[in-house]
Amino acid sequence: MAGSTGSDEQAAPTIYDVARAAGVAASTVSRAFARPGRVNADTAGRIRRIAVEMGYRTNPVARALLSGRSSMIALAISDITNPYYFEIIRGAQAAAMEAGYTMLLADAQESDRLEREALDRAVQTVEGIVLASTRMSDTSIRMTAKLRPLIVLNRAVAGVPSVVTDHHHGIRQAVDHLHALGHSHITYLAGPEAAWSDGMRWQALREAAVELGLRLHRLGPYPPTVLGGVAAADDFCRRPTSAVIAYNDLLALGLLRGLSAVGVRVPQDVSVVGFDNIFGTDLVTPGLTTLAAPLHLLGRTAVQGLLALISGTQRPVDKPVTIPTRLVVRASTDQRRPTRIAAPAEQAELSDLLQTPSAGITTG
Amino acid sequence: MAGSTGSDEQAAPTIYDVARAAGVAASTVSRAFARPGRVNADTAGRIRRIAVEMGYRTNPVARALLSGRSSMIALAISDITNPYYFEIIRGAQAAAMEAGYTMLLADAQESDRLEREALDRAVQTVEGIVLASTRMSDTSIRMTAKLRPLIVLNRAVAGVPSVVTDHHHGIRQAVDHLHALGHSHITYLAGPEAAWSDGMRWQALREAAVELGLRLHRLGPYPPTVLGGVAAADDFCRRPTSAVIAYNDLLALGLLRGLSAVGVRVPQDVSVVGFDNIFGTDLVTPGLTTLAAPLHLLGRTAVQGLLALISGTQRPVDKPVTIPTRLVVRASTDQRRPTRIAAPAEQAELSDLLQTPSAGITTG
DNA sequence: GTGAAAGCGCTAACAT
DNA sequence: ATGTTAGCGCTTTCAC
Repeated sequence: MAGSTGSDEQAAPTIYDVARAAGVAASTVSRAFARPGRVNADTAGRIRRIAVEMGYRTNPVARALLSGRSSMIALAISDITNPYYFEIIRGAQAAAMEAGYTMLLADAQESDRLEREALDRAVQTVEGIVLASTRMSDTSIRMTAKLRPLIVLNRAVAGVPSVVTDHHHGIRQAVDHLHALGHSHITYLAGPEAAWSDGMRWQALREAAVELGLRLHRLGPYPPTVLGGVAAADDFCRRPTSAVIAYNDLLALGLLRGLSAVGVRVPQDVSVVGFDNIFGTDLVTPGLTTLAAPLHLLGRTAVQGLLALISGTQRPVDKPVTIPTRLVVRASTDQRRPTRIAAPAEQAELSDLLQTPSAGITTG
Repeated sequence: MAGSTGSDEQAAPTIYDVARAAGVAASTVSRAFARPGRVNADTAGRIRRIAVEMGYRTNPVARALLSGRSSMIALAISDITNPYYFEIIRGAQAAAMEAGYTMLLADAQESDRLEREALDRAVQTVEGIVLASTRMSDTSIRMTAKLRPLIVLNRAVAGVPSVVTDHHHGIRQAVDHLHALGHSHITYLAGPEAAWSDGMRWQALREAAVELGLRLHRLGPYPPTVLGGVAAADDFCRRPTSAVIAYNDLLALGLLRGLSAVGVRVPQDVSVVGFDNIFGTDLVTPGLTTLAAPLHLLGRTAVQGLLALISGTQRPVDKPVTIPTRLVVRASTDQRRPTRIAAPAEQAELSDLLQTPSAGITTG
């Protein structure tokens, strides 16, 4: 329809256009939107009506230049292809929208460099930042926190406000569950050493093991992916125990898959517990017993905290905000029975898996 | 360390600070970054060095105000909790970053209103928009396209450039596959009526059925979720066929689950084909046969097209760019055998599923 | 309660 | 090749 030359864009009306149409000064129009109380009610009404008629929208860029209020926050994520982030992103986005903020998403693709790069670019534009499972160093994080209000998710960094899940209590629930089922020897499949939560989980696990008199065994670290779990299955079969706790669900799902490939039955031969209750844990056979974190709440809490920081409502607090977890019991855990696991044979399986959609998915 | 009053932020150096330090005019500094060729090499080098020393970064907001170049694009998604978008987002983000662009993510949460709201807010800031599986009307889309360069994903809108997967060929592959396995009667589980791709798939299905002399049956529409698939299982059992093609993988996964709950075996009793090859389709038992779209490429193509539009390198083309699909054959499809499906009994199952992480996941 | 004017940091004209 | 000037659209003094 618009038979113009190239990229045909409509010139948006400015505040001056509205002011002229309403017969007032631009400053009055500005006030009518920002501080309606300080403008004559009639005038304000008229201005707003005219503004709507003209399709006027205040230019956020111009606003941001002077006031610094860009109404944008950034959410940086270590890897967007991890289902773990679904609800976190959504919770964050919901909280942001409710407050009239737009969310900028930076997927680090597991790369420290990309994460910094994306952040560098965004820092000056956004009013605040949420770092979810970041791979950056504590130092980098603190430096960024100096530039903008910042909240870290799933990690405690001294001097930077953070939101974390209650690893300690969560692990305890998982161990109690396995203990109650008669398991006395547990293997932990470790995640990336750089992951703060891996350290937390392992530590909590050791404490729980001591208290309950359980034997503990650690395998890994593995990449926190389905493929990592498949690899872990091999290792595990060489030193089997009756129960396994995996760093996260992706790893646990891979383990289930790897065990099934070599004929080890879950839960008859091994009980498996994961972390996070991500998409798919209820679809596989057997369903995965896992520690569910209220991910939506996690994202929401982080953003709300950030907005409070931005508005100055709240001063940065060093102590992490802790979100509780709950154990979701499914079919992958059961009573301990005499272990009978053969050595791995069909290694060929692995190469097949490389082509599948879940293989490359990773976690932070 | 910084014992200041409230939210302590460092004042970033401006272009004037750099200019003063370098003993040149601000415009020269600007040129040194934007058009190095038009500045004496020595001067440019000195300026850059000083800028780095001072930690100067050009303020993107100020730049955007004058030039309109915010270096940001928006990606609007109908529902971020759908694994379908994983790789799309990632491909899009990768393409954006390579070009020096930051990506703003708008999750519509299945809501037309939220989508428009988020877009309204972002339109003025971003240089262009990718609409993935949008729920907006053609009219809304065209209006937005008037404001900014825009590309639609998974939908053809007259007058707006788009990128779509080759439904026609894809469906044909799926039907050929089932046909070759001896299936002569296929049920299609329909997705949301608002979804453009649902219409496309159904149409392609009908054409293929006619050509191959197959009988076709349509059930639905269902919400394109795991839960929708569970519901579909009930309906399907009342009018069973030997093969099913679902609108998408989420629906197919739910179907597998629902069928398993009532004791219908896949693929012995029914063969099931999904769409998209999302995360998890290779983890369930049986693995889901599905039409894989190169999702990463889809996202990448859309953004690259958008950037070409923005830079003016390319004029908007009405004809959709088509991306090919390929059939991934897994265990959910097999030779046709005499159907023997009992009426549904255990309806109770459904309420259980409502609590699970995969239940609420939806698609666009 | 309203208007006038200055300026956020940058870049695009124009001038030299 | 570099400097000077003006102004993007808005908000925020400061007058009235």
